[in-house]
Amino acid sequence: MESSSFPDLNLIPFLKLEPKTEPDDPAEPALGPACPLEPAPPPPPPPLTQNPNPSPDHGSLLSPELHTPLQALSPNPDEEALFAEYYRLAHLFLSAAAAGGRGVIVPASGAGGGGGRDPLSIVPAPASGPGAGAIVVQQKKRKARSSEMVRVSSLGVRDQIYFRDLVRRARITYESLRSLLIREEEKAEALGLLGRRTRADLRAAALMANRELWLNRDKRIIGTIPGIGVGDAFFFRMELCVLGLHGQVQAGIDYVSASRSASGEPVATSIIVSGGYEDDDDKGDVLIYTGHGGRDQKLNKHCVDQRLEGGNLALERSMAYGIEIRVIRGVKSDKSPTGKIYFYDGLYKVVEYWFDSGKSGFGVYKYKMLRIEGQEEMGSVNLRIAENLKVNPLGVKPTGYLSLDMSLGKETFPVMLFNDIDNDQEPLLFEYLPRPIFPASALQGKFAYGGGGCECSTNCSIGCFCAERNGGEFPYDNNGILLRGKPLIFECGPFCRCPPSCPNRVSQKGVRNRFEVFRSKETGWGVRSLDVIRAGTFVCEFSGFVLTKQQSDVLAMNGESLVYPNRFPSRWQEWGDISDVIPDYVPPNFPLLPDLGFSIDVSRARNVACYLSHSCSPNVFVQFVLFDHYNASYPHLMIFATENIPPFRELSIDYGVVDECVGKLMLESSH
DNA sequence: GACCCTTCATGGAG
DNA sequence: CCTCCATGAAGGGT
Repeated sequence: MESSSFPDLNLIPFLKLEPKTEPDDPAEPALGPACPLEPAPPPPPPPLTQNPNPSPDHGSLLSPELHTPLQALSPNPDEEALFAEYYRLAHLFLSAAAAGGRGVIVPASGAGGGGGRDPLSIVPAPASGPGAGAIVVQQKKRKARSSEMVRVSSLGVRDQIYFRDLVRRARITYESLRSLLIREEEKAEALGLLGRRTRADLRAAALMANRELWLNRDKRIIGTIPGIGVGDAFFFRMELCVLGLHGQVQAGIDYVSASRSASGEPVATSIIVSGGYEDDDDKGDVLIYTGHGGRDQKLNKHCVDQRLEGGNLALERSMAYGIEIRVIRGVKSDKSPTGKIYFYDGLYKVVEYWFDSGKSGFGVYKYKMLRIEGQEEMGSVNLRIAENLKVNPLGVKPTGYLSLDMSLGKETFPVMLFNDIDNDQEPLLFEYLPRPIFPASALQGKFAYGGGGCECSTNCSIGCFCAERNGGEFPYDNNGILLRGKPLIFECGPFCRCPPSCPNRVSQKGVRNRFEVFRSKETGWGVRSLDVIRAGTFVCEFSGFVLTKQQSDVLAMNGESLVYPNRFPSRWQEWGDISDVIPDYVPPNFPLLPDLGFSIDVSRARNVACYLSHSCSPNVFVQFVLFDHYNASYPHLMIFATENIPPFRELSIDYGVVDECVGKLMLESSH
């Protein structure tokens, strides 16, 4: 290729940013505003990366707009009120219908045209037709994506945490909305009011779009998206759009179009490899990617030659300019509601392209892409390794395993112990205790709190004793995913009549994933999973000998290793929070938690949870749960995922340690 | 800006 | 399990 005839990369108005120099300011908290350990007013943006060429047009890439899409909105109060009203009405209609009414929610457009302004509306209608009963989101017109191309150079630790939290918040909002919409439809369906299910993944995105909550639309980012790391896992294509990782709903190649690019040529930004094209040849680091087009709409067969246009041309141009491209792989998995998990696998460059005859006999463009070296391992690769490891651990890693099940069969799934960096075998010295042991005094007479359990002969349903005990709604969805964090959750217990299959029995069933306690240079002992853990799923319980406050005080003086439940920040508040979209979506009345004075002694017996590392930007959190006894002063410390956690990624929790960003809970600090 | 067109989704039915 | 198919929405192209 005569790449020398192409304009230099600098002609493309990418904004090159210098890495921020970490200000070692001891007066500032180590994490500054990026680490909100306690509820605080919205943090000011962290110090920005230096922009060498400030200009009124570009400004800093990390301008306030980019930093604060969640806060910097100017919410329209009318619209907020409208939306709140919408939800109030939706519930009214559903409950009216439950009481024998005929109220149905239909799209505004189907109810007489007009009213294009309103994002939503509800009208009573006969319960018939395919659209009946669905909660429909009418989308507002919005500005097109920006065509200003920028590249983000390496961010400081603080900025990384800031953007990570920003992305996590958007993802929680998205997933919580999706889940809420599904539940609302299930209610309508149970009442026989729903004609057909709609696409909750699309509607959740639409709700966020109406509130300008999609990220990274004001710049077209080439390369790494702040807050999204190599290996991150996603379950819906639409979520990739919401985050700005890949802006095409279905198309595999995302690019800045020629007409909008400063150089007049298209530039590719990201591709998705999903196994849909028969001529792809995916070897991981080396990828032969097929261009788009030339296929019959119905069958996925090629029927005409592809042409060098659109995304195909963009890939060719990106090769000519040497521009890196984000690669996302769609991997088949039965762990995903869509049957696919999308992994962000990092940056690649196109090194070669050619026109070839495809397997169907028609011409296709092929692009040889090489993965840029020095990046984290790919999520899709880790998934494969982990699958093999589960089947044949010693075949995959002949050395390093100290135990294939350090729980000795006490957990529902084996917990492996791995160390390939030093001779430390410490976890083997402790008795493995899968469940906490409560002091008898704490449980005296507390088993049948609130009149015992429910009387349900089958799985519990709305309105039953246990639902009421949880404030009128069940804490989990049908897949056992926690809907929203609460101060305290009541699962069904031994005093309930409902069967073990009741969806209100989740964390009591114990570990559902294959975990590995492993040794690392950075965090000492840590925990990782061989399974993909979906956000909101139960991870494990924090076990040990539970001590009363009096016992804790005594043992603390002896220097024992105690974990204090009340020191965990209330991270449960973040999970299920949709206040960015529905400001006054009030949670049902929760039971309030009394002050927790107890502690857990892990100096003699412990479980996998004890090896979780600390982080101020954690991927798991503590949720208090009661089920086997109902003494609210001694809840179980159940741990749930707040992000999708890919295989081999270290699990981390916020212990409430303020003096250290990423460090280990100082359990053995006395040594 | 209004269409039209394409697109490695998705969920359900068969 | 697979294949079909209706529905769907973003964004490029005209």
